[in-house]
Amino acid sequence: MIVQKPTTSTNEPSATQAAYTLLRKMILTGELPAGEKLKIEKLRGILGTGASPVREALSLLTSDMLVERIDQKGFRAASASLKNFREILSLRCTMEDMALRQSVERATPDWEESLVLAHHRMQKTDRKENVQGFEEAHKVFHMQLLNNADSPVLLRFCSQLYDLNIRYRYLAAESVDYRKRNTAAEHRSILDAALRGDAEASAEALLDHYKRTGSYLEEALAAL
Amino acid sequence: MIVQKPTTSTNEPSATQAAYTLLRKMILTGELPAGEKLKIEKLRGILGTGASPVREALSLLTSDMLVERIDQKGFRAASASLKNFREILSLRCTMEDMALRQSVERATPDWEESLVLAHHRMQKTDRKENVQGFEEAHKVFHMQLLNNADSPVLLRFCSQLYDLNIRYRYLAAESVDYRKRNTAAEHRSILDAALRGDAEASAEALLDHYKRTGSYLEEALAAL
DNA sequence: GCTCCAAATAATATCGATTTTTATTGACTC
DNA sequence: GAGTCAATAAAAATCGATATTATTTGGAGC
Repeated sequence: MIVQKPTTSTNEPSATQAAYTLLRKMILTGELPAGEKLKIEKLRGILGTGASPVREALSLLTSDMLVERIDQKGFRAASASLKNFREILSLRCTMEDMALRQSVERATPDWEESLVLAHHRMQKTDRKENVQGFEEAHKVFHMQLLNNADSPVLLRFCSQLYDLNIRYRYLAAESVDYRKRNTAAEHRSILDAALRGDAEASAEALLDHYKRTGSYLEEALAAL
Repeated sequence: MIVQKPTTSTNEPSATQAAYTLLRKMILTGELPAGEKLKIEKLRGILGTGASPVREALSLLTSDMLVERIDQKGFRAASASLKNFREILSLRCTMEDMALRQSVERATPDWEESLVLAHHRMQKTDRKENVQGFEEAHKVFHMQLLNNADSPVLLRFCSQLYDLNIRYRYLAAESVDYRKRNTAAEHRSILDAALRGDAEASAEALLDHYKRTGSYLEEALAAL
């Protein structure tokens, strides 16, 4: 028998967890620029916490390839380059292709419903008004597409690569003109193919979506 | 001629680094069994260091998926299961296939020489006399095969998956009888194909090697 | 016997201070 | 000037102690 715990205690995350979440966001959005030295004392100030949680959060962020650690020389935000961007894009294409096919082939009503829901929420969020919110909903939708694949390690890789890619989206944010594109239609066609259980078509639509975005970003990132 | 890095013995590694290396080995070899709770105090005793380096090393090990961290409930060695083993094997096959093809297609004399060298060193090490040494040489050989692929993130994934797989090799160590196999011949045919620049044949030989090993281990791991 | 709750215990997480290492500066030599 | 080296400054790494949180234990009531 399952007994629900009272959970009276405040569910505040630990200082490490809070630091991890905030630093992660700061790196993804570019508030902490790629390649920047991450000094413990400075971050201590920003986060209002001791050195231990900061160090531990930074160590955890190396898992995500968002922070590089050099023994006895501290931490720095992972560097960005056009080459890295291309590698990420290429790997995403092969790995998400794999994951999406598995996911669609194992379709269940529950999964389909959660997918429709994620899509709806993303649709409802206006990118211009609320970039942060849109980016979150966008990630949820894309990960939900893959989520039905029974392969935790693969999904972890995909999630990591997604985040690494997002950083480049923020990097290129100013110069990219999203108005020229119809991403909504692209998302719709991925969703439709997935919902009718067509793994081949959904994978094709997904990769097309990524490659289009890739070309778009490529211009903006040429400076790197 | 390729010269191995002389390991810069002038400066000893930090306590964190030392803890990381040792804990990593202990988890890979099963000295710290899969799923086991990793108590800071206990590890402090083993490593003869403070709590901070231990915590930091454990945080770094989550990068490698060798340690799981649950906020405010500490760390534990990553759990092992037959399902996980199969997933690792499957992912390795697709990702190393990709990496090896890239690597072979970009072949250079330097790379070929380093490959021959890595193979020779592995050959020279007797598995029965020196398991630890053989495992190291074996990893160097396999990673060297892929090393010429110009894709750092892919190589990182392959290295991670390799280590996760090694753990299962140690788990199954007692019950598997390697005498029934001729892994030397398999390694040789991968090497030969790679050296003559035949990406297709080398990839095929590599995957065959992994699948054979997989079938072997599968029996031994049935208990999981 | 079973559940619920509170005290006691054990472990994690965090802090502040100290030690160790790296980076920088500036005088000195060639 | 360029290079070397010691002294200084800055930062990272580590320690020991404390605060916080989870887990266990031991009744009291039903």
